[in-house]
Amino acid sequence: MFAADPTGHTLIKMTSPEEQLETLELGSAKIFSREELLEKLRTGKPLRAKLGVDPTAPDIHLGHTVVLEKLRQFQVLGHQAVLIIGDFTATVGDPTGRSSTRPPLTREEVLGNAETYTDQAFKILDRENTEVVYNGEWFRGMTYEEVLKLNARVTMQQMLQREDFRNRIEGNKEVRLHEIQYPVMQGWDSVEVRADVELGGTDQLFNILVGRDMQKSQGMSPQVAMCLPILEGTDGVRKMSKSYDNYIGVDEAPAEMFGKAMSISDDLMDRWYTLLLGAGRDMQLHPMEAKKQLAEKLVSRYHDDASGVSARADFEAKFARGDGDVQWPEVELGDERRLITSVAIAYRDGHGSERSNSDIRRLIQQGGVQLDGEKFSDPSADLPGEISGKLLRLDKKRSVRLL
RNA sequence: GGGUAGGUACCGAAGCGGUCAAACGGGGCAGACUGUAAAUCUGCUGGCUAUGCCUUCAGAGGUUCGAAUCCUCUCCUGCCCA
Repeated sequence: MFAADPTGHTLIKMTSPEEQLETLELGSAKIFSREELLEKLRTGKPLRAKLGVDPTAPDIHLGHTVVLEKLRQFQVLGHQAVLIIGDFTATVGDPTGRSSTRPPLTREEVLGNAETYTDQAFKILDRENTEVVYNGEWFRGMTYEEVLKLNARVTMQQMLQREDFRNRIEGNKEVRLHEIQYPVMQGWDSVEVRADVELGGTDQLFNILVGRDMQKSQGMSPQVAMCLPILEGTDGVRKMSKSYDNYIGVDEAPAEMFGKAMSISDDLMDRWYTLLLGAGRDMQLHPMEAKKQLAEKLVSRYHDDASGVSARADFEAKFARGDGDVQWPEVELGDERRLITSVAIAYRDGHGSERSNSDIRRLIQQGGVQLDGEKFSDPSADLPGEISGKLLRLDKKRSVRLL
């Protein structure tokens, strides 16, 4: 794809429109239209490249980075990145691809999310050269009359052409009126920020096209729609999303990030190589080695090179060699020796995970819990008196060093 | 507004007076196998001071020895009609 510019200041000098187009096209799934984009580039003026994000969840994950990296590319080429924080639209919820209505978010949640969101976005974007706007700025003060005017620009038929709504209607599921407002609002955002290009996933094509209509009706030159491929999540099937719990957040700890990346399937690995690294994988390498390299690169990108290297070393020590010289979290049990309670403490203090006793009981019965390699099977058992320094294995991926 | 079908665990969906913490499928978790991969196989999947107890089948009441199942009211949704 392209190298992230670590300093964030040395903007590359404007290259020719044709060269720029070539760079920008790389990795895009759909551009509507290429000719219009070239035309806009030829004006020589920096383009305003819009990306709207709804802070519905506090984390940016690798799926978002595909688009963010593209926006970054616009910056590198000297264009103006416009990041719209959908503080208002988030309270409505993008219905794209949804099979049910999104649960509403409160304004507080949205604003809280927005804060961590931008922080994470600037791991990729150049903060100095990004225009950040909140769409509540223009939506909050709108009158009903203005809203109606906007609505008059979109037809019911257009909405019904959307697969997600159609599916819901055919499946006798509800579609609420506020949901069909979403594309209208997103479209209006484009008018407000005078976007020349709007970026988004391929699933955003419809919403982006509404933006073109809105701009045309305001006498503006319509924005170019630039759609990027959707990244599949760790399950390899569904798109990466917080709600499917198949994501890797850019803010996640190196070890987590590395571990999650290692758990993906080989097929998915190819996809990630293409979409995240912008290059195919070396088929000469053993798949596992290729995956380790992918994981290491991702950690390096969102943390630093040293973290990438050590995440890999740590991973290899933990799982490949399986030996004891790994730095598992240390846990102090005090006088506690009851097995279930001890495991609960180990999960909580060592891995920040709350488990119910019933849950732990199951783990024990299924042989997940071991002390220095010895399995427990009786949940009512006790740990031996002397446990100091012993390794308590909780499940395949987690252990804890007892103090 | 009228008619009608519904609201069950993370999701989909059975159950229609006791044997229901609730079939089945998906998802998730664990175990085996591995490359902490995939695929496959096996088990688990409300909570607890645990051979029993507690809270759950939209909500509130009621009938009954006993209710997810019957009755009343309320809230919510689909479909048809207006």
